[in-house]
Amino acid sequence: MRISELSERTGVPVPTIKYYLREGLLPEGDKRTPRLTEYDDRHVRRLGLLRVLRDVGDVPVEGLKRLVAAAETRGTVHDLFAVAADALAPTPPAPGPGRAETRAMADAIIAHAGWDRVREDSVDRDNLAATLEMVGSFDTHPRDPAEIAPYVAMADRLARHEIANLDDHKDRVGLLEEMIVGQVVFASVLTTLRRLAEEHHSHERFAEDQRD
Amino acid sequence: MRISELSERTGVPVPTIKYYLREGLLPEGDKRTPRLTEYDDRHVRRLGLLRVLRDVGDVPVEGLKRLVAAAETRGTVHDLFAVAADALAPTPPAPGPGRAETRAMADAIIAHAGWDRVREDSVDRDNLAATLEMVGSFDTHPRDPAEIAPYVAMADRLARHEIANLDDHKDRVGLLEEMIVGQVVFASVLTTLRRLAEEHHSHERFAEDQRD
DNA sequence: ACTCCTTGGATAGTTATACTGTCTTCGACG
DNA sequence: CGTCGAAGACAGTATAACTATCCAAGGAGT
Repeated sequence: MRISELSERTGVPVPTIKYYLREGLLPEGDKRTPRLTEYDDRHVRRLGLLRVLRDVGDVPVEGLKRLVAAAETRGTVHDLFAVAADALAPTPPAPGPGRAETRAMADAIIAHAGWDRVREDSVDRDNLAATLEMVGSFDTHPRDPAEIAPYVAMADRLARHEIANLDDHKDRVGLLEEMIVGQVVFASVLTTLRRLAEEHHSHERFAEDQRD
Repeated sequence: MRISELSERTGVPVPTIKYYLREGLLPEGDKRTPRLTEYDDRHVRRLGLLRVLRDVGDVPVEGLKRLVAAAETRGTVHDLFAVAADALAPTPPAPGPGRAETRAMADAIIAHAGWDRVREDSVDRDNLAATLEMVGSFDTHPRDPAEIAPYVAMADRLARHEIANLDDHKDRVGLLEEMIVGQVVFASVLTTLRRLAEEHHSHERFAEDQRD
């Protein structure tokens, strides 16, 4: 199919497709002649994936590039997932004062959760530390590990559930896609559900509460 | 204190403070004379709150404005929380074809969860529908309610936990702040923890898996 | 009283991200 | 055999969130 058909089938404008091609997010089509390139279902699929990640997951184009590069990772599927996790994680902000402590706290949280398969140099160790650091400077929440425990437990269940539910018939890139889409989509869904649940549950405690 | 001191104490540059003042995110200081305005701890605190929401929660300035407006809501604390939830929620994207169905599905999910205190016109009903719609167009995930059930359960626990943990000694705005910071910070923490947990748990299943 | 510094206030400029539009050439298809 | 659309290069736009400049004037230190 030509680029215009690819555009119609995916709803992505032609200029945007060209942009993604330039950025290397979309593989080149089959160049039959210098003036005619043939795109196929893999392009339709990839474009769909890119749009879900951008629209639902707010993954920046930079992150998509990292993800595309990560898909090339050799080794086990576990290795692949680890590299993809780093690609999907935001780049940690520069450390401020107190990062050493929060990094230690982050490591402690991970160790306490029993997540001993997490690489020492996982980007998310720093991301966790950075969040703790930023929140720490805002007095209200002293953030001790105990307060975070329920979230660790949730994350653990979530991850187990998602890993267990992956379709075993797929190839490595298929698994990667399913993992990524699940992570990104359900993050969004969970955030929304949580706000909804909070609205509901606040009724119990605060429906009559008129305090100043 | 003067604006320069406010800046030093919070780490927020003076021009940014001016910007927030213009946008109405920060209340005006006490204007002693036309050339001297006095800021106090409330400003320090508010600025800290704004920075946490922006840096950790990626809340857009537009959302911060809605939140500031929401804080004026009269009525019960429950009403206040509901309005704030809408302020914090992203504005739902324009409905595409199929939105009617996904909206019905969203309503069904909420009803099935037993969240009968959620307003009919909560913005998040549409957000949930919009997400389902976008994902629906990406073939892989047919998204039936059963698949979402675990997430509903998680959201429910999370919300109960957070509502229950709010400090009862605070005034309405204090409660609101605690709720918002908790929501935003723990959303970020949970996302990071989930990626970490997934890296750990993928080991069990995929450490040996070399598939193509 | 005299500088010199800083503030408040207005307005304009900057950076980053993610597209979107225009232009040109030229081959493909009817 | 003429015109329509594709490819490719490159420039332009939109938005968000700041950031910088300018100016007049009040205040602080001497």
